[in-house]
Amino acid sequence: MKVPGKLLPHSFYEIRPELVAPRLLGKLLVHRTREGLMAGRIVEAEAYLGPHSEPPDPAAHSHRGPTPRNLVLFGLPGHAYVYSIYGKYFCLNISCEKEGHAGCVLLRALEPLAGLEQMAANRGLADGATRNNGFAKQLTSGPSRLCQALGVLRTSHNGLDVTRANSPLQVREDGFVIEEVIATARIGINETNAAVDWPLRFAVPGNACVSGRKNLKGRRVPVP
DNA sequence: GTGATGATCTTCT
DNA sequence: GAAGATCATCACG
Repeated sequence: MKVPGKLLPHSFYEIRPELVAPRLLGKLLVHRTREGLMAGRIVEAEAYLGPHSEPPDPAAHSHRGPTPRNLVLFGLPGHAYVYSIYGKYFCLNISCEKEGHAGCVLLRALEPLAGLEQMAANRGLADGATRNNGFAKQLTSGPSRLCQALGVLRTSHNGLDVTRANSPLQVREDGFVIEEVIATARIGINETNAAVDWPLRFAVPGNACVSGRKNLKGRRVPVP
């Protein structure tokens, strides 16, 4: 299958993550594998600010400075940061800002567009017979769900440059335009964390594949 | 449909 | 040794 759209350049990621996250909505996440091409439109993302930001973001992995795990975040923008969580899952981030400034964007949900069969197989979901309206949402509505669906692993994908033409993991744009997004507090941030209320989670209004059970209680804002 | 709980392991202190 | 940017499952209304 032909790879849709065109690559986003490095400069797209070279700015503050709270600007990159809403602008990533509507873009395509593409994974080319031996089994075929899988792609989805990004419908939900969260910004995590680097330790240099003012005020710093205590919820960010990079908050306490570089470690072996988060080293990718301190490198060049536009690189995948994949980490494992709760023993059994992975989350996918894209590094932002210039080298040394460790901001990033967590991809939280996709609307699946291509390779749905492979995604269902990767997620261990039954195919065909049990398929219904909620099928797409089951595939990729959640940060670890989308990693599982696309087959994104820390060992093979951490540190990949998503702006390179020869990278198996890419972010592309196909002309789809989003004018307004919903901004809410991030998910899973502890109450003892000073950043608990910061509106750094962004989602496409009304999209069925956005994660979470509750309605989005957030402000509708234009894409910056 | 909503809320609570357990599974499970990597990373850093 | 403790915590964690999660998910699936179960009980309840």
